[in-house]
Amino acid sequence: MKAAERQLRIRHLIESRDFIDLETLCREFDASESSVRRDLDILEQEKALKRVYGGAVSVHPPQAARAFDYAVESSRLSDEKGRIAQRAAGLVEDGQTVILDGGSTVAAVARELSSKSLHIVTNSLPIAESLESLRNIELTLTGGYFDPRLRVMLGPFCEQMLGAIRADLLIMGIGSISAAGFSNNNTLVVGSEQKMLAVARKVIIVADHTKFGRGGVIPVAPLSAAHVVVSDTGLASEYIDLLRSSGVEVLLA
Amino acid sequence: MKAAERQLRIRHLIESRDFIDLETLCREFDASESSVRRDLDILEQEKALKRVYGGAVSVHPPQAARAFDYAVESSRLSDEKGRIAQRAAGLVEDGQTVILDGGSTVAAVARELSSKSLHIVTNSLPIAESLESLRNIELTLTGGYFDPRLRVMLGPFCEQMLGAIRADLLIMGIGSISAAGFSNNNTLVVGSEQKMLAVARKVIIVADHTKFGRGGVIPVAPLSAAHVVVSDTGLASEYIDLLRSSGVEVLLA
DNA sequence: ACAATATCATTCAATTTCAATCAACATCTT
DNA sequence: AAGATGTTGATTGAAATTGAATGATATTGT
Repeated sequence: MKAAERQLRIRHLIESRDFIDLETLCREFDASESSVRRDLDILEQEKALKRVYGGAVSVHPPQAARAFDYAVESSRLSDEKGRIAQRAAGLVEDGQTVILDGGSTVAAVARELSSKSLHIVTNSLPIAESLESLRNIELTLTGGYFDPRLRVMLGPFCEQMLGAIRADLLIMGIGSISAAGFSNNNTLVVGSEQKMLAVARKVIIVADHTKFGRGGVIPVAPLSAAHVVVSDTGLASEYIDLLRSSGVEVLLA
Repeated sequence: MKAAERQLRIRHLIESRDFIDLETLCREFDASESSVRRDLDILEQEKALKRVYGGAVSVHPPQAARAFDYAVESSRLSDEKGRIAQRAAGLVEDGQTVILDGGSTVAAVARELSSKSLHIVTNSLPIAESLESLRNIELTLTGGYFDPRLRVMLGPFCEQMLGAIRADLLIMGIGSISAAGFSNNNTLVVGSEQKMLAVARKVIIVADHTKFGRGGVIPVAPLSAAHVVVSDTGLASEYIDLLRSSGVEVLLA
């Protein structure tokens, strides 16, 4: 991809997002760090954005005006969850209707989706908060009883609403995975997750390797309910084989 | 997550919440206490918030959520809103199921309810955020299409969910009040509000005096739909008489 | 008032990001 | 075709950020 095209697209991305990190840009354009840095330098000279440690911020932060004179920044993210999230987000295509359930891994996926044009349905308040200001994402919440600990909406109203929709894709976290299938520890959560599974055409499960082997209290679904499982490289081959023999595609990030 | 992004999102969160505790922020961003503290330091220098023991508070103390339809309020009006909110909150009794619709005046009422034991049903994200951590309040959200400007859930799913419940009390803000009744400017909002009116046994309307006399585009309900209207002392006696002759109790704060 | 608990500011090693440099490659010119 | 020019991606040491640990300070409950 040519520099001019990259810069044009960065301009566009920064419009719909208040912040972009360098790593995301490199991945998005399949370009080297150096090239993206040069692009950001140029765009900053053109006053199209402001460079900060770790990426760049919009020059017109919607509400948060007059702030970035001191802006100094950084971060680290790339733990297993981040890598899993990136891998899973790569499976999502523009224009799809995607259900996201609660859980921190799925929340990480949500953050990776911010550059796509999607219709998102979720019962998670943190995910809603992280997506609500993105103009390229249409957001629908399930409603229901609000669990203050998990910060998700659950219960009959949530399930009824889920039952009334159809989605192209479900991205779900899970409490535990064993030969017996997927399981979880919270009755209400299980109810919602089963509804989500029922109305989604394709199911992606995100779960780091620590979720495997331990048995959850309440079964959610058999392994074959998933089409894709995204995990990390620490996953024992025993479980990889188990999943594949159930017809599940396994991706390791 | 990069520091710049965290800080942007903290700015965003503090607008709707008045207070955020450190632990919530750490969990939300999957960042260490140290990092969040540094973020708060920077944001305080930038006057975006004020650090307090245990977290941070908004720099505009009683700044409610953004307005429902009409954005900017003078400080005098805000003061009136606070008094209206206190008066309205005084009408709520422990143990009731209360529907709160969106809008800045209702959000102010929500904050006054924090010491009561209630079941709250709302379609407003700012209200949900301000009540979610209170242990004495059971919170249910309506679900539905999320309107990013008003930060409320609306549409068919919202109305269907409202249709399935019964509430002791509805506290509702309104765009405008005239002899013709209550009205508003947003079709989806009106649909939800009519559902709320249908399922609540008692209806309290909160509206400062500027809402009177101007005609909204879309009618919501006749004046007689309300049981109580709480307004401020600037309300012309003409409207007080009008409401009372429709069988509405009028309280001025 | 006191002890128990929670939060805070500071420090430091590990990690991440940065800017500068350079060789390889592509594109354009003559 | 050869040379000039500009772009790219990798490398490197420097600078900045992060998370954990520590002791100090503030708040809470009795």
